[in-house]
Amino acid sequence: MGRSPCLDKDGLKKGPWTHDEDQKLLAYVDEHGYGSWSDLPLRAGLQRCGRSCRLRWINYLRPNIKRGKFSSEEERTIFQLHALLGNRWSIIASHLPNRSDNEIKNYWNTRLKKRLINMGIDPMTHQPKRDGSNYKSIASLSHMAEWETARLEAEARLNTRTKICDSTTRSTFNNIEENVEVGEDLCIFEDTITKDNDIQTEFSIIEGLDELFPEYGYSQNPGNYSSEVQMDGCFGNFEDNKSTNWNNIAHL
DNA sequence: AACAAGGACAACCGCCTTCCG
DNA sequence: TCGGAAGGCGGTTGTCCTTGT
Repeated sequence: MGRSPCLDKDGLKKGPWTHDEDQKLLAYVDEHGYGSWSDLPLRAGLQRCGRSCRLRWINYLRPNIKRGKFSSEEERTIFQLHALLGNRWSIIASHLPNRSDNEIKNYWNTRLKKRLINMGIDPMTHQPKRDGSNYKSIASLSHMAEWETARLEAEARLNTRTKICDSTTRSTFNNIEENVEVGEDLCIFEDTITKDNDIQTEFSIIEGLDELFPEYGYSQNPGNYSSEVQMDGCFGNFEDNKSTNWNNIAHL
């Protein structure tokens, strides 16, 4: 499957990886570890660019990589996180142990998105479609759709929270929310939260993550969440990082 | 059996961010 | 502080596979 092998202008091979290439990459990483991807092809004897090696390793060769059919639990997680975060596949992948962001992205685009569409739900906003013209206008304004997604999620979280929060936590939330109308200050979805200093908005995202994954203690590490690099590249399993020393999360 | 259309998915590309001298 | 290199991410492409006619 995939593309026919070919050589680019620099003589580097492109297209599908062969078994031999996989073995070379595996053997090299096994002996030297990964990192410095730009140097790796030369050292490993591969006629590939570093980026191609990195992609191959991350998506198919790294240890414990999970492939194949997604469980219903995994699907539910993807739905929930996509509603909350949008197309932030790397972050979504970090909550699906040993799944790659590329695989999740493909799965979403080829199956889950279509499933929502067939159910009459807009995959962008995760809400039931209105009439066709309305839908088109929303789709054409992606930032509006994202804003709406965020607003709906905030509403959902508000509803959920009233059921699940203990009194201490709830009072903390309420103190903040008294000053934040639902959907307010969600302009950050037009950009990344790392560029936005709106603490209230960031807090609302963290709340959503906290509800989905209370064991990770996002709300106890809000500052760290805002630093995406600490989440990005943290492959697969946060189980090992439950103690939430986020600064020590290793990434490639 | 032959063909067409759509699905599935590996891999590439461009852009952005981060790092480092 | 600046600029180039490298890393990382999400969008998109290209080709094989599957299904329908």
